[in-house]
Amino acid sequence: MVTIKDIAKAAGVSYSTVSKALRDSPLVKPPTKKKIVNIANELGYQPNVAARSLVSKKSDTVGVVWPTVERAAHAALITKINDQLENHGYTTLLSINKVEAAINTFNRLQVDAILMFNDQGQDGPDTPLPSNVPILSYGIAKNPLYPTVDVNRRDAIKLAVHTLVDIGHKNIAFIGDMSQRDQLQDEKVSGFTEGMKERFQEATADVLIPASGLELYDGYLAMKKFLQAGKTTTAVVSGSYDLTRGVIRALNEYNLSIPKDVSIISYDNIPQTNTFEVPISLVGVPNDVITSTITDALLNMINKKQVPQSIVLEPEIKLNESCLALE
Amino acid sequence: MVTIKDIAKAAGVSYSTVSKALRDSPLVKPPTKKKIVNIANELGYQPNVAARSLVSKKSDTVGVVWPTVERAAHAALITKINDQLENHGYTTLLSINKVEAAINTFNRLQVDAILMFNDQGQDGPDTPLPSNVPILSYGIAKNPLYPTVDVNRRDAIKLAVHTLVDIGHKNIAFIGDMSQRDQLQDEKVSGFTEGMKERFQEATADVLIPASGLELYDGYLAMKKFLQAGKTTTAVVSGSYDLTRGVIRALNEYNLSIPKDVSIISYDNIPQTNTFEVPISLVGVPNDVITSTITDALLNMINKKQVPQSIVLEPEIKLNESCLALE
DNA sequence: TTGTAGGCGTTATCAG
DNA sequence: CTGATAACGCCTACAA
Repeated sequence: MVTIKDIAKAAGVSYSTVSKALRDSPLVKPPTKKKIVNIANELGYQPNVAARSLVSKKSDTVGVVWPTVERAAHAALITKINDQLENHGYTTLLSINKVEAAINTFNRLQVDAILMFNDQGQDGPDTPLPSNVPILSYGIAKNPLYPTVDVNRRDAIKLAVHTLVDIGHKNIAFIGDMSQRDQLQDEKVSGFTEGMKERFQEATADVLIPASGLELYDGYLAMKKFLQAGKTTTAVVSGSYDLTRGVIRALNEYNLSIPKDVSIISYDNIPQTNTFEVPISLVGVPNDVITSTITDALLNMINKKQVPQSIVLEPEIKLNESCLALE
Repeated sequence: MVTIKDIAKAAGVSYSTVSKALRDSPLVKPPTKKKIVNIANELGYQPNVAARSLVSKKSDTVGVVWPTVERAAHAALITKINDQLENHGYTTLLSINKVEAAINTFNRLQVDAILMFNDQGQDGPDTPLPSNVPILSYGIAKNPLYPTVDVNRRDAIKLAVHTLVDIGHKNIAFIGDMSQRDQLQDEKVSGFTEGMKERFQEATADVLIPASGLELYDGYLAMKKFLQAGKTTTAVVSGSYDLTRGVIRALNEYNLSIPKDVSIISYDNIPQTNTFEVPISLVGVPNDVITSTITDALLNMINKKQVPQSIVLEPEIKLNESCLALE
């Protein structure tokens, strides 16, 4: 391993000068600095994080607690957060251990902050885990122990409903996972029923299309079943990206056109690459908003600035030709 | 932050004694040891990795390079490897950065070994990245720069074909992703054609069912198209778990029973929880084999033992009632 | 502008 | 068995 001492020797200066030069301190004459940097590169110098963080008490690293790799749910988020933090000079490290173990690890590693992905719908730890490092949580836990960022799913669906009603739709269906296994999915359902109730005085029976999961095939199957039963609707609000893809397939099979026969709005954190075959209107908090909120919060925590105990992000709607106004 | 010095003060011993006690050294009298350990717990002592690895040159940590969180492909593997390493006292850290950056990070962090998930089918870096830390690669790259563990997909499919032929099947179909986007999928296809060729002297036209992806719906669609065209087969070899699920749905729709009408063998690293609706015969290298091979290799590298430059794992077949012998 | 010295928390090597 | 003491690689006053 090559150390600053090696560089110092090679450059014929003292190693503290090397240290300064490498940190780009103004206390070193440009030519000396340049020479040192060159030598460092030639030698393939890698600063030793251990040594550095021992003295400086920080590691320029943030740890991400991610107990469920299996569910690729947050993959897009974490990728982006990783990039953003990198732009600020921080390195992101993930742990797929249990929350307690992961937080423990990150504490020992002296990361500068911890981002905890709250296993959506599950409840987190109920006693505040001992941590010297500030922790931010994405996704609300039953009992919020840490500053938390979350998106408002209920309002998102509600927004979709209101939008459709306001352009003349009356017969609106919601397709989603209604197994009640997942609290977050339940919120979407109630967003729908509440949204309808708010617009229609008289009680209308809610048209719910229950899917047995969140996969493409689930959406396909549920929608097909709905159509097979001879039911109709002028507009569908869909609970997730993949379900929507399934819905589209089913509609295609029945030669129903979007939006002529049915309008459609899909819940999602608006994805960077819109891979829908046809453009689809989307509701939700855009990924950019989520990620930069999280990144900002993390940086603030690192710099010991105040961070709100709870940040709830409000949805936006991106309407396009997948919605037809009825007169 | 509480250090061994704090503990020393509280226990009325020197801090070097504390260090020994905490490392469970035999050089400390049991009662003293016990007392020290107790105090450490009370104070919530967390050893400082930075300090430790600074002197001991190791961090009891292995880094995993995982540039593509998006594709949850290896989620099951990594979870298991994480557990196994933990049992050996190692902590696993993931980086989702680009390979170069990730390796760099892990070097600075002084991890004890690096596991690189080779983004299947893509080619890795072509010049050996400078690393003081030993690197193990899972999945063969174009030009293998590091010791590599991989599974033999070609032989797996071949094994399935041979098995079916040997129990009397002649009309065997293969369903898989034939878009040729992914080298690994291509290997499966050639495993099929080669397997057939080896059993049937006279050239038989290969029955290939092309799916346009690897999702459940892709399998469903492809199989349905096949059946709709009036084609038949007595046995299907499927290229992946999800495709197989789709195939089953399609067969159900056509009231074809497994195995009475069609036998089926699915490629897969045998999953821990068999979530198939009906039991399905599987070929592939069991996950346990893969993960413990990797874990062993990593531990060997850490202990500076020799590790073969290339380990290719051979498939196994788990036959069950999804295959019917024809007479 | 550069060099010297002290210390960060731990481990390891000696003396006691 | 226990206690000093010297590293480990780096940073940061402070001195030259």
